[in-house]
Amino acid sequence: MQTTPNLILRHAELLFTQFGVEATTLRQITAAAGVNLAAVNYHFGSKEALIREIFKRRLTQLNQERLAALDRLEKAAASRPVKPAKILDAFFGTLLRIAQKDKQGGPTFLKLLGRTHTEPSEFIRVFLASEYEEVLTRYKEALIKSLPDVPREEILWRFHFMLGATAYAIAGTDSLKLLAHEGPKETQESPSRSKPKDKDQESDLMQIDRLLPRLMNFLVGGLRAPLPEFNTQALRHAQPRQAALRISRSVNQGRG
Amino acid sequence: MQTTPNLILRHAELLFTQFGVEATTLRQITAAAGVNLAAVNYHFGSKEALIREIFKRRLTQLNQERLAALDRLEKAAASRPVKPAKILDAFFGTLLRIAQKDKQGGPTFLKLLGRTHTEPSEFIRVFLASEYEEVLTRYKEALIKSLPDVPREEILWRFHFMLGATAYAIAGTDSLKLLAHEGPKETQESPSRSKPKDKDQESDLMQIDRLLPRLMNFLVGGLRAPLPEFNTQALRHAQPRQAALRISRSVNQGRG
DNA sequence: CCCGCTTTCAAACAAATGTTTTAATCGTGC
DNA sequence: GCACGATTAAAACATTTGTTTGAAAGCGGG
Repeated sequence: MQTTPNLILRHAELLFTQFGVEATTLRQITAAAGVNLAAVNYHFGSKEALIREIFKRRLTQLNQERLAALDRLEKAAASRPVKPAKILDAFFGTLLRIAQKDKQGGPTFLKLLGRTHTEPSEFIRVFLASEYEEVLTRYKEALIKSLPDVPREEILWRFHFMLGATAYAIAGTDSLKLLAHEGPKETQESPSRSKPKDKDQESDLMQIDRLLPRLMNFLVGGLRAPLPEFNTQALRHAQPRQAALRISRSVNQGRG
Repeated sequence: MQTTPNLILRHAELLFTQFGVEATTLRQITAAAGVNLAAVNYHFGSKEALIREIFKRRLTQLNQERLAALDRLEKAAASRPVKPAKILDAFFGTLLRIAQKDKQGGPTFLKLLGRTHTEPSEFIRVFLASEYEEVLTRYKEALIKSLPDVPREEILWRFHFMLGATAYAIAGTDSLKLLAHEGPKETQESPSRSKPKDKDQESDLMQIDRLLPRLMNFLVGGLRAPLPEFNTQALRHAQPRQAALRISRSVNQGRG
């Protein structure tokens, strides 16, 4: 039998994903879970604590697996730099694989997490920051070591871009519908052999095994892209001048 | 002298950026603008209409410039395919350059827009979808023509990834602080020659001229990345089999 | 001056939010 | 059987939200 707190957690996660954390009311949650309104405050103390609880459960597991994956990579490499693609897979791949594993709520939380990165609420941001601190530090260091001739600042930016691409891909459905009216369906060239669909609520994200390689190639491509020239010039010839501006224009408009 | 509706628009945009559209109250807005609470409903009709107005103003201008930029590219190319990098610059570069131009509220709206892409509110999403429809269709077509040997579906996904990376980069400060404790400051190797700071509220995004080339190289790198092999194989040898799974694993873990 | 229209203002409105309260109910160990 | 702690239940709580109201103020033209 389902205990009341668990019912709350499960349905809260679902509704948060659907309507956003802030916009979801306790009455929605308790109604969906079939429990009394006061149950949330009784079992968790407050809505804020409930939110924290939901994110904590998933995030600590996720980030610990991420740290473990990085540990394994670095151990295997034995003081040699780890290949960037492997680092990216340890970070982003772990995320998607975890979500894929527990069909029960996995993709749901994935979507929630992607959405939350831009959540405006104050306490959520500081909470996420503390929750992410260690793993981000470790991975930043790993990437910097892995790409010794790429300026540190550039790596941080690209890490940032990659987080964005992933969060977006994950937050998924909405903006994705916005992008492609035909939606991400089976490849048109091979309409045969469609997977047996779970009746789960996330049919889009169920194709994580397709998403991951796509995302991975994109991320690696972006990470290994040639440097913007103001960066390489500033470093290699040590003459910053107006290099930034000049190159910026050349990239922007082809020919100024 | 500033008219009341303009005061409202300006401060609403600012607060929306700071606290999110949903979380910002009319009382905050009217207090900041120094006008009466009822002024919003009097001049705009409702909060929803105010939101729509704010996005409409900026978005129609942005997307029209985007369409014009694409027109120019296609005219210049004269039925030859346009280079992908130029298309990306017409889409994403136009966005950043517009924001850079009017220092007054430009970066503010940029941040707001980036954040809004994941906004859960129903009517905002459908509004944005209609507002983006034409420009997205045009650019999708252009990209597909520009990359004839990349499967259509793959292009759509990568476009999606790029949107995410950009939105994230733009939404900026929060998650960026989360990523880099040292923040995106002047390059450590050349601490001299720091720009004179406007006292504007966006010191981070003021360095758009730095952000754009960075973002551009990343996006182009991602867009032109090698295809995930289940895609190339399925197309070139027409034997889909379990290619997806096999490759997926090989990318994920190096060796299964 | 004073009329008509637009705009501002303070106050109040109903609806909805998270939380608290108080009593009823359940489940166990004595 | 019963008393006691934990849980559930219904109701009310104080706030806050967007919106509406009705009167006051501003203002331009006859």
